[in-house]
Amino acid sequence: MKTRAGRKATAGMDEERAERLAEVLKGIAHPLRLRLVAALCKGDHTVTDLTEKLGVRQSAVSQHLAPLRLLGLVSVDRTGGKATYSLAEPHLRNLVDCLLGCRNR
Amino acid sequence: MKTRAGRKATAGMDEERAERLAEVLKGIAHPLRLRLVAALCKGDHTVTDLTEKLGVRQSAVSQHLAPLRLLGLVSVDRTGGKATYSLAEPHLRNLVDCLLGCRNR
DNA sequence: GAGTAATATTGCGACTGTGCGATATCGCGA
DNA sequence: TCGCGATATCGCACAGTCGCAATATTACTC
Repeated sequence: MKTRAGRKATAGMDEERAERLAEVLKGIAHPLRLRLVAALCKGDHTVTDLTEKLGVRQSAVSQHLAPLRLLGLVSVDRTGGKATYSLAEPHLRNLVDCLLGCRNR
Repeated sequence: MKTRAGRKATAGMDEERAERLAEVLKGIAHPLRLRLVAALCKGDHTVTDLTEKLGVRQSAVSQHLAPLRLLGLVSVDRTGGKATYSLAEPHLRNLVDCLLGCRNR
């Protein structure tokens, strides 16, 4: 069975792929970063928004947004004094939905 | 909009939830562990199977299966001298499918 | 019971992630 | 230009993770 376009896909997990995916997973494998991503799934937010919404220090928010930015998972628009973050990787939405769909966790 | 049973669910990511989910993510956020999980998604395997299939040292396989076991993501059946591992958390299948569905990564 | 294949665990050095407070930088309005 | 709100970065101390090699443990087979 060849790996073609629209399949169950549970086939191709070669080492290279695993490495790239693991990086993304490591990126969101942190409570705060996960909450940041989940929040951004629901819409764009400024840093202040996120800080208030999640009830954590501003430096923590910035600090954890940075790796997400570097991974290309979120993007930032710095027009007008504020930094507005948005989800840059649409697949994350599926992933988060998938996680939230996990009952018992 | 209230969070009710069968929904888009992109709603409830409170801190507690994030913490538990992040633990699972950290569990699989490693190239080898991800490949182990992906392999187990396709069926049960012994440690030797996995060692050969993935081309890594036996101690590494055991070492990385351990945390997956502790997290309850995989389970082991030690009947008959061999240790046969299988996927214990069915949701992982969705997750892996979701990851493999990510084009461009 | 000895030998052996299969699996798990340990010790260690190197490296990485984390929280936190302090501080630096940026951009706007007065 | 000054001041200020908004955001990013730094330095540190601490804890956790990784790879690796060695070794321990277990459970068959004879």
